Amino acid sequence: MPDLESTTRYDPTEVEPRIVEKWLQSGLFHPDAEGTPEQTYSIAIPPPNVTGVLHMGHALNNTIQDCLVRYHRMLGQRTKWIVGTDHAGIATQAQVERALAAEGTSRQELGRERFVERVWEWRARYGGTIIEQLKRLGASADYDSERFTLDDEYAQAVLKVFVSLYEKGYIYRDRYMVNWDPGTGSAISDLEVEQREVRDTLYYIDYPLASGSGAITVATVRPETMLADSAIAVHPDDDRYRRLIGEKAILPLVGRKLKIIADEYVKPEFGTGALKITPAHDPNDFEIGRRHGLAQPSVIGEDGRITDEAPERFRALTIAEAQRAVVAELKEQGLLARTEPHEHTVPFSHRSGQRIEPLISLQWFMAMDELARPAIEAVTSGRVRFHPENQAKVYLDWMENIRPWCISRQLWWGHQIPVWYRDLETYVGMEPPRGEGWQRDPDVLDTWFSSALWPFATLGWPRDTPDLRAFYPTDALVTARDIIFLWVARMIMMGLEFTGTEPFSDVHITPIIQAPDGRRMSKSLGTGIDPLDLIEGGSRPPVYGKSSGGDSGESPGGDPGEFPAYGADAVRWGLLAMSSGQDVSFSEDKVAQGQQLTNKLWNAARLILLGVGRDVRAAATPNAVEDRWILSRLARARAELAARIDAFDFSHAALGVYDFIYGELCDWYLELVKPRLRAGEPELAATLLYVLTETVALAHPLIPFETEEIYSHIPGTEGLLAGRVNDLAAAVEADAAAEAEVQRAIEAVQALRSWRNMAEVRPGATVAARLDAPGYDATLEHIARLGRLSLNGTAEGEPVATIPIPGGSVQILPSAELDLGGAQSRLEQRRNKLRDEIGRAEGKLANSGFVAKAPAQVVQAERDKLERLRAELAAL
RNA sequence: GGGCGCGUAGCUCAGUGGGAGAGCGCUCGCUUCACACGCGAGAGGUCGCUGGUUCGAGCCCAGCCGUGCCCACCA
Repeated sequence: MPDLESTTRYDPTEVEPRIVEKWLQSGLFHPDAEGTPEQTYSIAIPPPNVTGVLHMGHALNNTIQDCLVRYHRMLGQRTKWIVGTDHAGIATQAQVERALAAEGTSRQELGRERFVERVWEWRARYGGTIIEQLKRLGASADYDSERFTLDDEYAQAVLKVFVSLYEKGYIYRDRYMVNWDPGTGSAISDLEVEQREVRDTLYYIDYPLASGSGAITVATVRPETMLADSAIAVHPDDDRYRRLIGEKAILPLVGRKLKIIADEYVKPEFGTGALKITPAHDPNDFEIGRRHGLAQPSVIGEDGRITDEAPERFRALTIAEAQRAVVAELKEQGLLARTEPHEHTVPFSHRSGQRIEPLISLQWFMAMDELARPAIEAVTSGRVRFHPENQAKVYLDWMENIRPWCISRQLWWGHQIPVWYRDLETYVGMEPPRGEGWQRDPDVLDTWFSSALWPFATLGWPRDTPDLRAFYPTDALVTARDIIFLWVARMIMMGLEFTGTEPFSDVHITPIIQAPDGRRMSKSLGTGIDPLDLIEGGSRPPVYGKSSGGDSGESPGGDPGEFPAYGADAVRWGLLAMSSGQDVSFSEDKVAQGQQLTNKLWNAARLILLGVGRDVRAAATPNAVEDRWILSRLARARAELAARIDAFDFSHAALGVYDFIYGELCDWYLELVKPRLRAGEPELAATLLYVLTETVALAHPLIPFETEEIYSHIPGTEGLLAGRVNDLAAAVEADAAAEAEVQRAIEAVQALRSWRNMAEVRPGATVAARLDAPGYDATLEHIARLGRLSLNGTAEGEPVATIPIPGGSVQILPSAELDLGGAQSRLEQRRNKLRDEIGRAEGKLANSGFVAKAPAQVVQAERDKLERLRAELAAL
């Protein structure tokens, strides 16, 4: 426990680990399964990969969720944040395979059973990393019921869903064109493919006509696939080729005859206007082939080598070798008309980074149309709301054009498909079939298949559990937009299909945090920051030079190659503050601002706690106008924060809390009450404790650690702030009169300070003055003290300066302290500025259109302003 | 090709029709008994460009320029 007296700097590294332990031991994050989903509040975390380590996206996403969860918990709702990890088929398998390679072995050598055991061992040892990091961030999730998408119970849910959808006919097996990823040796879904710009060579190849009279020239970037050509297509209206439709051409190197067909797909202006058709190795050709009933010879196998369907001399070559061989032979035969460079987009695997090989393969698919229909309706009806709203359009566009989902993966780590084969028989079920000779399908399901069940499978579905009854459907889902299709859409579809309700009502799409130069944050680019390095201090990547602005060079204190230990609260506040818009650049300044806030709050707490006795108890007992003012401002801050959290507007929520603590509590209230605090006024002490308690309660969802720590120092508090239920019914209400009165005083003090600076009055000097304005009775002493005036009501004499304040002016009287001689140029500057503004206001009021059409209130405000400016100029 | 954003102070960003703001950086002043990683006061913006609507535009409309992301089967 830090000694308040001596700890003038808030030290998160001492406080935070201690508070984490308190929270975890309290059991506060593990709610009993009671109440109805309407009464409770629940969020299912987007399960991080079990291989994952916390990155900035996780940090932001989980800060937002924690903010929501803590806020609702303090409203008194039974709150559950479902937490766990995803088995992440490809990523995890790849990780363990790398480890095996380092040991000089491989998964093939181990065999499937032993390999899967090894992955479980790996998970037991390393799989908890990200969960521990979430705890360090302050995430108040239900760690006591951590879930894993490959747990036995979860697996039952997955199998049941598969079997059910199979029985409905939605899941089926088909030979179809898939995205084959040679890197992982598996098919992958459309969503795991990314298009990249590539510079290729476009080869123009002559295909001799069977009639012997000339040739038809086609253009292709994949000459090796010609070995699997089954037709040539031209546009039906293309006059150059119309006469050739129905004729045949000879496929070079192979000798097969190819029919020349007409298809609207062909773009006459591209290449030669003649397209070679390779149904087995190109998605478009596949469709054209189906339309025309063409054969689908396949010359590239799943091993990325040329198959036996190609002429013998090409067999077993790799794709690159085959391309070289084909091109060389074409050249030799004089059939390569020409080549040209060609830029186009090409599919690559998001998983392995390798170029996708489109080929026809026997895979499991899920038909999506029937599932999509109610999921579309869920959003158009408003039962599921996106924040920001325009993301709903992205979702709907995709859902309305949804295509079948390839769900089988040629991996070992995952949910093995519950299908068994025996000769021509197929058995689908949750349990293996009886009898001998059955072989189970070796493939596993796409990881996203199991993730799609996350909100209900984690609560025990398909069993009817108390957790499910209490917490499902969940309330909010917080995620980034890159997995709207992969995950969010599929959860809505599965939730509706299997539970009959939407799995959540609100989807908050977080911004994506970019590196300061606008690029993605990524380890390989060197643009990634480990949030733990910000929290606990750690290495600063070179692209994050110390402080973006200025050219001060020297960084006072600390290694420029290291981040200071900002603490989790500062990182959380900074991330929230920077999270407006759909893409944001990471701003270390915002984290630093968060650190300032924690330090400011810490010192405010010291002032209060060290200034009042240990026997005082918090109570709102206002004894002066400033007390009523701060209580009113607090009420407004609370209402604003609630509205902003309800609207998922976290950046304004964070900035609003900052403004309240900094701009109102510290800058004004604490300064105003200092004399009374020293005088030991008991009502003030109680009010200060009340304000401090309510302030830490207000800020707790954003900066939970420090507020929890301060709360423990407040006399009379019991238990944890995280578990405190805010008694909103007993809260003090806004007091507009007090707010107006103190606001005038603030503006008067600011005007006085500004004048003193401008007139170069010695800072410590107290200046004789006379107040000439009504409405300052309750704040006169404050104005005198903070403006350093000697306000003698009966003082006579000609003023040497008149300072306008709301409602009137302060007249400065001559005294030995004053020498206005040196300030003439600054005064003249001010006069010029006033003349400019007066000119502008006069112009506006001289405009008859303005006076006639603008609302009377606006016109009057302009007149008042003009009067004020004239008065100030006259007084200077 | 379609869609969604963004362009406001040196930097990062607020600001959806009536006096251009915050944090950092910069300047000046202050060892004021919570905080010098502090306090007070300032300087600094033709609000990307061009038109339009309006008494009035950073804000609404159209076009353009720049920039980021998502979706899409042009060999």
